[in-house]
Amino acid sequence: MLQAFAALLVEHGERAATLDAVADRAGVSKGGLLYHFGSKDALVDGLAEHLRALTAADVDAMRAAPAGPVDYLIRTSTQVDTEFELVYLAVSRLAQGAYPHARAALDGAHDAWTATVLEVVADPVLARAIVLMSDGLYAHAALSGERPGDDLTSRRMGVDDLLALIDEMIALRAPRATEG
Amino acid sequence: MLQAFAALLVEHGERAATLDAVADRAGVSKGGLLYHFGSKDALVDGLAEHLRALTAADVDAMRAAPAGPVDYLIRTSTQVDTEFELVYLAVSRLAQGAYPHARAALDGAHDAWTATVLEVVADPVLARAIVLMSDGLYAHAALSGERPGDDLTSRRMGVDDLLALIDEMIALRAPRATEG
DNA sequence: AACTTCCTACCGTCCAGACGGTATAGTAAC
DNA sequence: GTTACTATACCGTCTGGACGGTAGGAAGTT
Repeated sequence: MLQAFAALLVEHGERAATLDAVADRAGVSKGGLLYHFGSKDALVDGLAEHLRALTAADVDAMRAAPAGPVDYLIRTSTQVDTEFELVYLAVSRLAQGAYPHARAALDGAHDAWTATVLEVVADPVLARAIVLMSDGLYAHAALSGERPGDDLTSRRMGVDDLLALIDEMIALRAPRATEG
Repeated sequence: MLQAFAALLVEHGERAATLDAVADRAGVSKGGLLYHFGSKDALVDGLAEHLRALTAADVDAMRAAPAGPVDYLIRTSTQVDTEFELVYLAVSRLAQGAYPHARAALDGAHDAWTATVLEVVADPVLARAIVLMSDGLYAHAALSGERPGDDLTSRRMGVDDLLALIDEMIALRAPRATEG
C-alpha cells in the first residue's frame, strides 16, 4: 500500500494520490486501506517512517559500495526505479505540499548522506557541494515523472564525466582520501 | 493575480492553490479571476509564460552581474524572496503535479543558465556541475516553504565557501576564464 | 465433534464539504 | 456602451472519512 502511495505521488503528483487511487493501485478497497492506516495523515506518517528505515539501509549500502560512497550517491541520484529513490521523491512531494512535517525524514536522509560523504572527503564544503549535486540530480529525476529513461539518457551527458570531475576536486581538496 | 498564485503554490503547495484561494489572496472575487483567466489551465499557462519572460530578464542580469554569472546564479539560488525565484519554484510545483507540460518553461530557464555559465566556464562538465549545485540549492529553498530565513541562515554554512570551491574548480579546469 | 464467540482483514455505501466552472444581476469608471 | 469587475447562487464531481456489514479462521466451551 505504501508502495502504491509512493508510486502515485511520484508519477502523478500529490493531488492524484487520493485514498481511492491508492486503494485501487494497491488492489484493495478504500475501506481496506483505511483499516490499516486510519487516516490520510497516518498514511503519510507511514511513508515517512518507511523512508527512515530505507535511509538506514541506503547508508549501509553507500558505505559498502565497491566504488565508494560518493560514486554510489551520485549514481543512485539519477535512478527512479529503486524503492529508496521512489520513496524519497514521494516524501519530498509531500513535504512540498500539505505535509511539511514530512520534511524531517528528508532531512534525516540528507544529514546521513552528508555525514557519510564527509567520512571519505574530509572537507565539509566539498562534501556539501557533492550532496548538492546529488540533490540537483534528484530534482531532475523528480521532474522526469513517468517517462522511462527518455531524457535521462539523452541529455545526461555522462554521470561518469561528473564523477571524474568530483574525483579531481577530491584530489585537490583532500589528496589523501580517495578510493573506497 | 499570477503573483498570488505563485505565492500560494510555493507556501502551501499545489493543492492549496485553488481558484478561491488565489482570488482571495489577489484581493479579487473568483468571478474577477475567471474573467482574466478563463480556466485554471489558463492560469497555469499564464504563469509559465510569465516565467519565460522573467527568465530572459534573469539571464540578462546574470550576464551583467559584477561578480560574474556563476556568482549570481549560486547566490540567487538560495533566495525565495525575489519574483523570479518565487515563480520558478511555483512552476516546478506545477510541473511535478497535474501540469507536466509546465516543465517546458523550466527547461527553458535551465538551458539558458547552462548556456550562460558555459560562456564563462568553457568546460561543459563543469558548467553542468555548477548548474546542478544551483538546482540542489533550489530544491532546499523549495522545501523551506514559509519559514523566513530560519534554517537557511543556520545550516547553510556559507555560500561564500561554496563559491570559493567553485572558483578553484574553474581555475583547475579552465584557467583562463575566471573573473567577470 | 459441534457450537458459539471473538478477532482480523477487509468490502461497499453513504455523507458533508470542497473543487472547478458557469451563470446572472448589479456597479462604477471611461 | 464597453470594460472591469463584485457578489451570490448554483452544478456535477471528487474528497477524506465514518459506518455497518461480512468471510474466514482461531479459541474456548460443552
